[in-house]
Amino acid sequence: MNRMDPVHDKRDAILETALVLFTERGFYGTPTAMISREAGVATGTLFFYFKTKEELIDTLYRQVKSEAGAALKTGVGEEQTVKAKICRVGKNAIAWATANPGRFRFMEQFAHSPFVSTTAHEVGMSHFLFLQELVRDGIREGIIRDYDPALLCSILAASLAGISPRIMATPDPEKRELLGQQGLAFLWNGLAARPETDESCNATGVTAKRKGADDHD
Amino acid sequence: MNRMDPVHDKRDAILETALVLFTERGFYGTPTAMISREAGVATGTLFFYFKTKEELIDTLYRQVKSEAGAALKTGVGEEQTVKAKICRVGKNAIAWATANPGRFRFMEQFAHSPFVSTTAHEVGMSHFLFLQELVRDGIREGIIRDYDPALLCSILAASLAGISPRIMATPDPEKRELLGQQGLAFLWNGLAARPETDESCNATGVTAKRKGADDHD
Amino acid sequence: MNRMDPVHDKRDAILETALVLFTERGFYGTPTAMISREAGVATGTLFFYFKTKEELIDTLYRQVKSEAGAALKTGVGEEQTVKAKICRVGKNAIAWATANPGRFRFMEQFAHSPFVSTTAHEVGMSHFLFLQELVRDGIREGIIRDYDPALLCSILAASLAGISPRIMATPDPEKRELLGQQGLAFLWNGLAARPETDESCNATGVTAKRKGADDHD
Amino acid sequence: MNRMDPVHDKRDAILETALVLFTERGFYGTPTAMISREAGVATGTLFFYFKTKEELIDTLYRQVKSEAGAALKTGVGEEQTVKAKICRVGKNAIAWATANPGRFRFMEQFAHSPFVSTTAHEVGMSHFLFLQELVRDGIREGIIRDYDPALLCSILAASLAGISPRIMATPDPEKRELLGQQGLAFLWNGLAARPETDESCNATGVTAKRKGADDHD
DNA sequence: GATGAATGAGGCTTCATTCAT
DNA sequence: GATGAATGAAGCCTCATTCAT
Repeated sequence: MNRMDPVHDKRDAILETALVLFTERGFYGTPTAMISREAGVATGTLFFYFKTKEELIDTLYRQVKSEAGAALKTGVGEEQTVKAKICRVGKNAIAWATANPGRFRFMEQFAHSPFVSTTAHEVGMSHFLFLQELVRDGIREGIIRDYDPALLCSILAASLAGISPRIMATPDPEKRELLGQQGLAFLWNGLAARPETDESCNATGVTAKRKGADDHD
Repeated sequence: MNRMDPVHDKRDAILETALVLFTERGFYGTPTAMISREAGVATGTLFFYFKTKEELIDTLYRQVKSEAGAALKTGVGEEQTVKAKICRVGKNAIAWATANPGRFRFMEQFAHSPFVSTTAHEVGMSHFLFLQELVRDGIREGIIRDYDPALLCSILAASLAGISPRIMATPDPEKRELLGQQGLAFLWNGLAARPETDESCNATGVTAKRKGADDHD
Repeated sequence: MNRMDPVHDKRDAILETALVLFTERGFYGTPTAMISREAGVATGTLFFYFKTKEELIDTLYRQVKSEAGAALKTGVGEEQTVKAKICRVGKNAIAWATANPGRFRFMEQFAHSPFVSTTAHEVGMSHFLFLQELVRDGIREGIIRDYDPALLCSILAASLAGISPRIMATPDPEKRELLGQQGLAFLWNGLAARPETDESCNATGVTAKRKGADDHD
Repeated sequence: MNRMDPVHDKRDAILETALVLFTERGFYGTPTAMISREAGVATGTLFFYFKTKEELIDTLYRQVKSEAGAALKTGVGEEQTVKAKICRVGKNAIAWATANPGRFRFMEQFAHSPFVSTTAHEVGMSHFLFLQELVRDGIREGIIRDYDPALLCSILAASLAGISPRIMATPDPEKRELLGQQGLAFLWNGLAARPETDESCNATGVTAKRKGADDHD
């Protein structure tokens, strides 16, 4: 469906299957024979499209990183202020991770993996450099604290990665929404030169709601 | 307790060697034969002390997690306020990670690994529950925002893990110190019900310095 | 005959490429895919012309053996004496091997190879039976020792195969010529009923020159 | 029996089995699994003693070459003249090849094989350099023609390799003896500065007998 | 306690061959 | 005739684990 080119049927099946299995079982925990079997192709076919198992995961990594990078940028250009832009990125990140839990976990798991080539890591990184630019802009405008931009980005990325699993573990959609708002509020207040006591980074401009009295755990 | 026995020098050699190799090369990337060779013992010896390779990494994981948990708690009891306590934990975390990069990377790498048993993961987690208590205390006192405590802890943990590598990548000790202060300031401002524009969480009570003119990445 | 058809240019390209690759890399060291790639045809094309890889090398072997046999016989009919005929064969052998090192090495390499069918080996052998007849004639005439003709032929063949690489390893044409004369002299003296101290088997009837003072290895 | 060291039971079994199989079926025609099975050991055992299949054949090649070299030299020191020494080598060569047909064929087959390392080839070669010295001595003494010594050695080696299979193909011991004498006579006459019409290179100094009238084929 | 030779299941990859286009 | 994607059997080698010494 999402792959129109009928010529790459099997190649895509391999990629999609590998993504799931690698995430679930790790790189070494996933025999190539298992990938081909699950993908419904012969063992040799995998090696026709990817010279080695490493090349397979590398291709996968680049693809997922590129998709994620694109997802984060969605609609950012339409926002007017740096704050709105950064909030947009944060929301995009949470939305993408929530909608693509497999891809998100894959990215997390292989972010520092030696199975992925250095080049792929660099290329993958490049899709996220715009965030650092955004932070620099904010600092220049005086609305973000004058801290080391790379450090701020690291924290942002790490935090978003910490927020998402927590949200995904929550079944109730309303609670999910709330957790997302709280997470983003945390981040913006960490960044902001003039943090706001009561307002946060959410689409409606509404304050992040407090945890209700019915809150448990 | 019974592991303190100095007679166990071979056992210790195996553990220490395994820690390094697992971190550098991964679980599957490290044959048991390589561990025993590097540790200077025979292949059979490893299996005398650890029934399986999994038991070895499990033991290692529990040990490191326990060490890390203890490190985080150091001196927390002596602090008077919740804020001071949390700041203390943050500083401890950064200090420990910086001083034990191998152990820190090991922990990160195997935090969600299937090679480590579920029990070990749970036991490991337990060493960090006190932090959630601390956060709850802060919320109760009204100095921390009334957000989901588990979420806040997740973000804290993830952020600290994001800060540390950034610091370790910096050779200059002064810059390191600065980055640590900025990182902690970020976190406290994310947490705080009444964030402070200009003050942060540092031992001397001194404001986190802005990036000076002499300070460009 | 029907192989002369110029339409078979792909078939010829495959044969020529295979000859080179088989010689350089051996039978198992040369994938059919490599042959077709180097020959500029598709993998399937090779199997259109040759049912199996074995059939390919078999065809090649027959072709080369037949060429070599024909080369050895060149001009033999024009010689008058048995000695002259045998010398002619020897010169032809060395000349052919020197001019077709690839084909020569191919023949040597696959002379006893199991990849080539028994039939092909027998057919190949048949091109060289005339030499044994020549030897028998010489024995009958009393100019060749009355030794087992098959043994003499084996030695002749083996020796020529030993001489040729030595010559090919020598760049200087004069030295080459000299080595050829020395080799043939050796052989003739081994065969001859009345060996000659100072004369050998060369076109001009000239004595095989001793290694002159200017001639050190 | 011939391997006293009981520690190397399995290693020797592997070597001996590999020698036979490699000769019969070629290098690529012999799976390592077949070698271990026939040798009565586990697949892993082969790789415990030999890191790769190449290392196995390399070891084998060095061993056989060294044995063959030693066999050729047997008793040479006791002979007085160069002629006697060279004849001794010739007889030794034929005797060894006849007594060790497996080893002889192995040597022949892998003499120029790319599976054997260059180093092994060089080391193997070194065991036969004494023959070239012998030839030089003969030339210096004037009893061997002043031809290129390396060429003469090449022919000698190639010829001996041509003689042996012929002898091995002959079941009758008397005929074998005769063929051996004829072959050596051929070689000596090829070498000799003053070839002898009627005498050859044999232990008793007796002339090489002519083929009897009962000779067939 | 300690050793290291021995095991064999299982992993990655190659490659001759087929067949739908 | 010609193509090249697809197949799957089979090969080399690794490595956790055992056990006799």
